[in-house]
Amino acid sequence: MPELPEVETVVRGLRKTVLGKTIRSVEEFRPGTIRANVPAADCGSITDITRRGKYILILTAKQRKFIIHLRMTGKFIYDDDGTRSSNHCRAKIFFTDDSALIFDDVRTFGTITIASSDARIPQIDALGPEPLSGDFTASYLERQSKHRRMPVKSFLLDQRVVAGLGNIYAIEILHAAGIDPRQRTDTLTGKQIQTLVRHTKKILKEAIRLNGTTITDFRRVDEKNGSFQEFLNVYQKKVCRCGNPVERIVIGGRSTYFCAACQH
DNA sequence: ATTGCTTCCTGAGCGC
DNA sequence: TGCGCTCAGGAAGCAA
Repeated sequence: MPELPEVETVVRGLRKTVLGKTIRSVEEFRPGTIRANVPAADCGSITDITRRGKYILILTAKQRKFIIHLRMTGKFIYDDDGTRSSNHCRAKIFFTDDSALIFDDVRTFGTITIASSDARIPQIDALGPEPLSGDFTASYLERQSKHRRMPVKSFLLDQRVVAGLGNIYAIEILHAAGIDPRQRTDTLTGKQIQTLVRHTKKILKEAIRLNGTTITDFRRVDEKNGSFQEFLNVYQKKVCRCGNPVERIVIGGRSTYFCAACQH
């Protein structure tokens, strides 16, 4: 579910609530949620909370790291006295001050991996550059695009190309850039690539500023909603701002919205 | 090597 | 009210 701006919002919420707390224990309520390569107890205190693509990384004092992927419906709920429950609690991290962090996930795709802090995580090593970093440039994207024949929408969703985009932002970025989502990646012009990079950064920055997009499942750690959904131009829309109809097609099995008048 | 189809699972919303 | 159908923000695994 959550894409880069939503994950970034969660990370900022976690920093405010649990950074510095000492982990007492970790409990799993649905088998398969936690993948632990090291004992989950005795992690020590949380020293840092960061993000890479859509992954949340929690580092602890005793050389452990938690790698969390929320997938479609995962969310963290802060429980200040350890007694709160939630409808779909899959795992819970308990702290020594009796507070806890609930990992709630309706569709059960989300995972928490617990590993030694120096362990290599293949999924993270495979990620492309952060879209808001200096590594994500038009020349980089042009190199990547030249030998790809898939539709540009699928290209943007490939986490090895750029880390953190999902269905909603890929759709909105292509609309802002005026590019048809079906266009073959290797036919993108230098100018289109530049436009794509510029709008990717602009839209992601704005979405982060607005605490992400809340359609159905996404909530911040503080349980407030994001507000970027108020600024979506084509995702799940019927009419474009230009007055022409928004079309819905399927690319790579995912709903794709675009305006044929604005995107070609 | 690259692409695209299927699958994991639960719930909401819709038409009948 | 209830049934059956479609859809959902992700990505691994597999076959072609």
